[in-house]
Amino acid sequence: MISVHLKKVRQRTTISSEEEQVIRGLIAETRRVPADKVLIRHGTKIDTSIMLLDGWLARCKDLPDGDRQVTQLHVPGDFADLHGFTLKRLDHDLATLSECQIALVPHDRILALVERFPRLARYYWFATNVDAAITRELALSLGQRSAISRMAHLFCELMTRLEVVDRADPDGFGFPLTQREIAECLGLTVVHANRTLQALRRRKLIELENRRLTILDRDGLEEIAEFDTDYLYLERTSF
Amino acid sequence: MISVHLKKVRQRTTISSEEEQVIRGLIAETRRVPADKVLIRHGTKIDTSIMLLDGWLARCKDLPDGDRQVTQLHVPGDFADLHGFTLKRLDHDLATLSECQIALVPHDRILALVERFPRLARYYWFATNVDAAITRELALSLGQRSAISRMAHLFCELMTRLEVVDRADPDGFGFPLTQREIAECLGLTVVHANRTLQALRRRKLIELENRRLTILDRDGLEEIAEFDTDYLYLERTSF
DNA sequence: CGAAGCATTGAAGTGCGTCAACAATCGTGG
DNA sequence: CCACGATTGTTGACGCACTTCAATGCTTCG
Repeated sequence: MISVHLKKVRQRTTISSEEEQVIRGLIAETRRVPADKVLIRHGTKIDTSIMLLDGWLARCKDLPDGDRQVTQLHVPGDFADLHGFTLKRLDHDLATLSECQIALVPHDRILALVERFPRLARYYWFATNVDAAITRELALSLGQRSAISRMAHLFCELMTRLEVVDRADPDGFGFPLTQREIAECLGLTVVHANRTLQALRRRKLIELENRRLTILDRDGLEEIAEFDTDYLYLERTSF
Repeated sequence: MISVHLKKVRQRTTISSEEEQVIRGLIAETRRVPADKVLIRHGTKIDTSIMLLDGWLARCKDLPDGDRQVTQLHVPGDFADLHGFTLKRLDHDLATLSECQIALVPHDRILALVERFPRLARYYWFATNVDAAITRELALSLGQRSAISRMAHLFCELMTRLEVVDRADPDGFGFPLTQREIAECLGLTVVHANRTLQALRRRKLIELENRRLTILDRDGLEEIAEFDTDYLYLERTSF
């Protein structure tokens, strides 16, 4: 199951079989976790990071009044809180949105890896920087785009990221989030997220039923989203 | 002038004199740049990163229709595009908001540093991860907070970050941004940014004149901002 | 089968945007 | 040193995207 992570790494760079073995060796344990569990609470000291092998994870930030912002959705292959390796605690919760298969990666193994394999160290540094770029794009969405454009952008991004790890179908992907959770990703209320979804349906851009998102008109969706993959840094590099 | 960067590093960890020398050796050149210049255009291949020694820099993301979001403001001591070391191009522009003193750091020097000093490598990885945490907090602001709370939050954050590098006065700091630029940081229009500023003034929380921000009631400002420094990771670590 | 969560719809309210005018300040050249 | 245009800040009137509140049906699952 770690192959989904290796696929993501190989999308960006070529790795030797020795490097592959070291990456495989990161995993101390895999675990199946039900939906709607907080895996890591913000502020808690951590000595382990989580790699997502299957399912949907979210980084959530809560406000005192109960409002919540999802600052990142994770797809399989993502090292969900690799930044916790240097930060030692998180400024957000990490929560499951569906049943998930996760891998636990002790920080001392990451430490050993980055000391022995500087090239992989730079790849993983790169990976956290791409995460940050995705968050910047979210800030752009939240600050400047309309609700419909924001939602279209989210769907375009997820489609692209899932394609990288071969978890998308040609015309869509399984998408188990509730409308409340979608709203929390987009800085909208549930009611308006619902109306915005319907606007996208009415325009024959997407369909969403039975926890599956179907993209009916990808070009149209990307146009309304002003979607451009630049910020995902999909090109290959040597590191 | 690089001492402002060393101050920021020393805030988080203790460095040996050898390490200090290596950090000083990063700088190939320092340069004075006028206000309102784009130092790095998004998408351009880069082999040098920029450290801010004095003045104000911003990371800007533009949309086709001319709308713009500032995703980060930089204060002296910040390694403004350290993430460019791994990304090799930026997904945003890097622009001066005032006259600035900057230092140019060639990527091959960063490479040499991280290979020889793994502990400093982890510090700089940490630094880019704190940057990302600041962007997450911005996403929370843009997605969930009201205009007045967002603006208060920005001022609280800048005060705190400037204090770390000793560039704040006890009751405020020099703040040369125009209201248009403030609006671009907060995802607001200029008109509403102006009215929001006046609301903060009316509540006797701040004053802003002659390019200087005075904080009249810090507790009050932090309360309206729901400000908590956790996400800035100010505590010391060993790395 | 019943309860709880989820999706949907309508009606009314509001925070922020848009448009437009004008005042204040700044920078520059004469 | 003043004149002048350009930029920045301020204000008012109006509009709209999104929120709020509330009700209703639809799933899902114990």
